[in-house]
Amino acid sequence: MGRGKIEIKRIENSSNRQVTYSKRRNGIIKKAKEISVLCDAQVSLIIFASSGKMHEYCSPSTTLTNILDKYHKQSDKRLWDAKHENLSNELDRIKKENDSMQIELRHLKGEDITSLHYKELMAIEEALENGLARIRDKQMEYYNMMKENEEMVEEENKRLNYELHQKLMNIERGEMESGYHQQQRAADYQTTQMPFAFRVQPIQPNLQERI
Amino acid sequence: MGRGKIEIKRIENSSNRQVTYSKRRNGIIKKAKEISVLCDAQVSLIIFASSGKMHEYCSPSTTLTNILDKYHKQSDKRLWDAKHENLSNELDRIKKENDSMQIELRHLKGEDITSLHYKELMAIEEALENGLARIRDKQMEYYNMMKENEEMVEEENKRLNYELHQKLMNIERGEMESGYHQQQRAADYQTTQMPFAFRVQPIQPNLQERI
DNA sequence: AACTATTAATAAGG
DNA sequence: TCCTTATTAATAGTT
Repeated sequence: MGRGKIEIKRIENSSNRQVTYSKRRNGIIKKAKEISVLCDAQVSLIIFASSGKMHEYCSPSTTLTNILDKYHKQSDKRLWDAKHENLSNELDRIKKENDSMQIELRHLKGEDITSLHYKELMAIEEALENGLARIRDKQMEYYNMMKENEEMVEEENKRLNYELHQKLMNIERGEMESGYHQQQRAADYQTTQMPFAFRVQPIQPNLQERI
Repeated sequence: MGRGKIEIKRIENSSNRQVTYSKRRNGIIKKAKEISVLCDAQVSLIIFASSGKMHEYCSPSTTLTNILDKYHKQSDKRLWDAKHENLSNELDRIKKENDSMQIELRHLKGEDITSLHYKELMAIEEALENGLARIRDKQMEYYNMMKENEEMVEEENKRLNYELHQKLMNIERGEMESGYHQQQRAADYQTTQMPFAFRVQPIQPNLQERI
């Protein structure tokens, strides 16, 4: 219907396409209005141009929500809100997961065990024993770290005592010889001669935070 | 466009309305197809006849879900997915709950405890010890029930032995006296004279199922 | 955006 | 529902 017949295939000329879109969009929306008035129909029409711009029509007697609800009820393809459905399913799944975890937790805490069979009790007991063993291993690790740390602090103490002693000696000698060469020599000794083990080394740098 | 012009208002004649509906429905769906092909448009068209029967069209390049998602993004009216949002929020909430339970479970099983502080380890240890204590209480309960049951079975055994012995005695005596009165008397004795404790009494009727 | 020749849709009837 | 056809409506190409 126009100056010539056209094939129904994508209009390649972009501005022609745009013009035709605009005309036909008005046409189809007019048709939608007409059918809804003439025939008491409820119509929802949503059109996106390739530009992404949207136009919609919805019969005045209803709402999109309403139409989608009805759609959902009638359509076997319950896609309408695949997301909704998916969410709903996921929610159910996770709720179940939640429930079973809750039960497991309660059992591990020794709650709600009245109806358990003997074998189930044994399994829980075993799980608890395993957990306890692992926790205690970890505690032992901490204990060893603390002990190591303590030993280190003790050695550090010794070293400081030693150094202090040296300094006092130097001062005493300095008072006799009235020179500062001895002090220099002591400092040299500290960094060059002192046994490696005496240097401060953080073995577990973050230990303090965790205890 | 027809044999005569018609006013755009509800067609009162029901069968005319039905016919017009059917024709125009086809027409509008054809238009929808055409615009989507000619102009690269995405169209969703849903029509409900007054009878309640539904027809729909959706561009082949997309889905209703997709179109509704885009609709939702462009339209300020975010009406129909209050439900959706609620679900979404609940899902998030439950997922968080799930995660924390999962962590708690792992900790109780002694997993993923590398980064725990000493105090946290202590708390877990305590929880495990409490759980273990309760589980073992319950096991002890079962043990006692089993023991009780065993004792009962033993008593029952005794009773049966006693009864058997009596019957044998009766038969021996009966062979001598050739009468059945003695048997009757023995049966009387069983229900009237036998100590109460000898009767069979299920103390834990469901015990067998649970062990 | 308006015009208009032409095609497409469809109202009425069977 | 489908077919036919006279008539109106939509619109393609042009201005």
